[in-house]
Amino acid sequence: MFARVNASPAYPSYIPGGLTASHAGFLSSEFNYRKGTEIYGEKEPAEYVYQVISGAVRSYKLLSDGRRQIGAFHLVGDIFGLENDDIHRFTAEAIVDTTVRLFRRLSLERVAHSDPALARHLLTMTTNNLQHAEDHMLLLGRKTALERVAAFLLEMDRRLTGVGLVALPMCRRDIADYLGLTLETVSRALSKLHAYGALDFLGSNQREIMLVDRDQLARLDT
Amino acid sequence: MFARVNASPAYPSYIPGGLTASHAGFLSSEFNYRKGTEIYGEKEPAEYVYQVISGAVRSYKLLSDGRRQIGAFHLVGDIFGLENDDIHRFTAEAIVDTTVRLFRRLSLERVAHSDPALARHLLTMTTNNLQHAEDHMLLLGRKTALERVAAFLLEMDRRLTGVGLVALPMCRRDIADYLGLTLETVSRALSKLHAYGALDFLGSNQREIMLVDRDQLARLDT
DNA sequence: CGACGGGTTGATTGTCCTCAAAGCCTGTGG
DNA sequence: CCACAGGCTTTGAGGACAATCAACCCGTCG
Repeated sequence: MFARVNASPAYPSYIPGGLTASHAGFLSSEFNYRKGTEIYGEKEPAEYVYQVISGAVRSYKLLSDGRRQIGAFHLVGDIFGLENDDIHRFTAEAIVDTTVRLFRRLSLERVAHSDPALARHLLTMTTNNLQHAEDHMLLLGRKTALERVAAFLLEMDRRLTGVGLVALPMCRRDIADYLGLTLETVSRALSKLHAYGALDFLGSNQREIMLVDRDQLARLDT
Repeated sequence: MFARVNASPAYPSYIPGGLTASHAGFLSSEFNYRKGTEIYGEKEPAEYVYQVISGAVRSYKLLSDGRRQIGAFHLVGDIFGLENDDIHRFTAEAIVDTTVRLFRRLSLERVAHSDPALARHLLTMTTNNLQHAEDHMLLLGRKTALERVAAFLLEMDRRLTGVGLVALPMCRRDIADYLGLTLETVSRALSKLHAYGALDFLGSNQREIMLVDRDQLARLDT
């Protein structure tokens, strides 16, 4: 069932920003990945562009000794794997069981060639990625552990629901590798924020977090 | 003499990648900035795109308490200040006395609208910025001080001359704010690399550095 | 039940930061 | 021509924050 191509759906597949895949004339298909499986590897040819239909994905780079930096998490609706050269610059893995829609990169480029709206849209997505990376450099280079974790929670809240109730799909180690910390430091920071009354833990696992005092978190985020 | 617009030059102004400003039909002018002066500020409207003719520029973000993260150094030939939305996301300052060529952003966009080659070229530049930011996230999140400094020297060598003789335009504090370190840690790392025999200092100031053992530096860079 | 993955917490270590002092070079002004 | 101030860099001493090492808890699943 998993990691198998499904038939192209009849309904239009929306790319955020108002374009539809069917309108633009692509074929698209869906694919399922089990938790922990690789979607593509760093330096592999970039044949497809992906959109998360359900689940969540991490994009990361590795150093030769195994140190890992996660550059981004991709949540429902997000496009990822868009490269302007032919090679993926990250490894992408499903964090949980995940369904993605695939677009053939060459088709996208072909259509974008004659469709300025799509071309502009692709540029906008690249620009958004750039902006995220720029902000993340500031976090990684200059923020304390507590500030990083607070910023992370606010980012996830904004991107998941925005209502102050965050159901994290990723484990502490993933968060740590995203924030340039260790999992213990992330855990300690969360405990400290809990002690401060900035958040509460809800579920039986510790991944459902209620942001009780977002102002306090925002103040920490500087 | 400084900070004054000069007449548009008669010779074609090359944008790296083979386009010429005159061919594309832009007006361009040159501007001089003294060492330490601001070229544009974060969140200012992005009216111009810039190319370094001589000198060097730092692009940075600040936290409210003054912590600074330099996202990139712009060296001779580099284009900077290219934004796809209307707002600059960094502050740009001349590191030394610097001459830049200005292109009106709106003209670029207008021309790009009917010139696919230019449009593709602008996208390539944005992609290069993205790639640099992605690599820098790995450095900031996961590399040690020594590895960061080694990587920095190799980057500067590659971008300045590639011959192993690096004349740094920036001070230790700038390097530190680029690498997410303090200036003392940068200085200590350079001393250590010197003791290891990986580099030599040449000039009377400590900014001319000979990369004696690039393999050793590359090994540190992981 | 028992193994395992995930999470928290404690003790200790280590890397890098902070604070401080001193050296060097440049430029300036007497 | 020399004295001196200021910017930049190096180096040292001590401290702090996050990493490491380790123990333990909890829930899930075979």
